[in-house]
Parts: sequence; C-alpha cells; structure tokens
Amino acid sequence: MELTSSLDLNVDPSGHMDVAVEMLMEELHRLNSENKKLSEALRHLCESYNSLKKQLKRKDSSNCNINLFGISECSTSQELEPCKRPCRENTNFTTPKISKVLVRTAPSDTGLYVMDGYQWRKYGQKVTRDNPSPRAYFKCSFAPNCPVKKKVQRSVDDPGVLVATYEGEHNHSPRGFSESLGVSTSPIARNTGPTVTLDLVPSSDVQSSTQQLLVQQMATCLTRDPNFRAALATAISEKNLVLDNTSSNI
DNA sequence: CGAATTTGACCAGCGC
DNA sequence: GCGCTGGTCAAATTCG
Repeated sequence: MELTSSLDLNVDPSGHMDVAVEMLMEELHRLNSENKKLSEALRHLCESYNSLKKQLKRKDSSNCNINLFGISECSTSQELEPCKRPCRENTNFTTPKISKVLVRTAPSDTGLYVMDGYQWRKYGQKVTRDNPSPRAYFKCSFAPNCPVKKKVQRSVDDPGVLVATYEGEHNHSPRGFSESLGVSTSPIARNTGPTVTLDLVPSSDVQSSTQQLLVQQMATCLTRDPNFRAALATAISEKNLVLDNTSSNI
C-alpha cells in the first residue's frame, strides 16, 4: 500500500496568485516541519527495532519478527513451547495457536498490562523459577466464550520489555484499536500509549526496506481499524470544507 | 453494589 | 512416592 499526499496545484489563473502561493508556501512549511517530526519518530522506531533485534539474536529466536510499536512478534503458526500438560478445560486435544509478543514499556512502568485491543481479565499471578518478576495470567473477557488466554511477564534480559504469550484465537474482533493503543487520530496526541504517525510526505532520503516495511505495517493496521477510517474520512471532509471555504472567500 | 483484581490454596505433570 | 513447578480456582479485597 502506498500513501501519498497530493496538493492541488491548479491555482486559479484569473488572479489572487500571491495569496495562493502564500497558502502553498505555508502548507509546504507545515509539511516540512511535520516531516521532520515523522522522520524523528521513524528513527526512534528503527532504534527500537535494532535493539529488539539484538535481544532476539541473543535468545536465538529465529522465527520472530518485529512489528510496529517496537513490538516483536513470533510466529503464530506453530507452537513455541509445547504444553507440558493438557489444559483441564481443553480435553479435545487441539493445539491452540500460541504467539509471543514483546512490548517495550517505560522503565518506571511496573505494571503487567499489554494494550492489544482486547479486554482481559486477570485470573492469576505467579512467580516462576526462571524469572524473578511475576507472571500474570489473563483470560479474554470481551466475548463470553472466547478461549484465548494470555501470559504476561517481564523479560529476564530487559525488565523494560514485557513478554506476552497468547494462546488460542479470538472468536471476535478487537475493541477500538486506536482507543486501546493510544493511537491518536486527532491532532492532539494522547499520552497514554505509543503514538503512531504516518509519513505522508516522501522523504528525500532513500528509505531502507525496513523503514518501508514498518510504514507498511502501520498503514495496514490503521486502515484495518474502522475507527481510524471514520476519523480519517471526517478529517478529509473537514479539510475539504475548509479548502472550499478558503477558495470561495478568495 | 457490581465488576475487576489480588493472592493464597489447590491441582496435575514431571523428574528423581 | 515425594517434591518442585506451572497453571487455575475462588474467596477476599479494592475500585469506580
């Protein structure tokens, strides 16, 4: 998917050229500053990506990929660790899908909560032998009969990283994506979570494939979110109204 | 007051 | 059989 921003360069030749040029210059300045911010955000993402990659290399997790938000995601198509004992509830011997997600949190954050768009109910906590930090057990409480379970524990190597292990598949769609992730669709970014920003202006620098991949993943996630699409549609229609009003006032 | 979280007890698998 | 360990239950507690 490719995102482009297009400016209507068809300026009314009948006059008011200066005003139009002024507007365009203003828009250009705004886009430039926005682009700087976006590049900064992207650079930050790449740094997170590299540090996570190093950690994963140490752990020899060959089938892990970094996704957006500085999150590392392991293969979901196979079991990462075989269930040592059959679940009491699952007596039909079907192996649940297991996926592992690494989430970087603030060092000051001591909670074991991973915002992933679903609603979880904590049903237990345990200190395991191989890790001094406690492991929290969650069940999906968004749908009454959703079988998915989640285990969250801080990484032994890096206490700033939460390791979330998901078992099973949701039989429902996630709650509001933007709400849960703190992804802001308004100009005022929320500070309750990671903020995803899309670089809509092509950078003069040659983007690496990694960066492009990250942007693609962000775009895919955002475009899947109905809330984001609605907010985008509203923003576009508002923008069009503003442009219509400005052009009619000229 | 109901829902969510905490936390100790309990259960079952595994290794010795 | 016994102890260790991970996972779950459920009563108590907290919170909105």
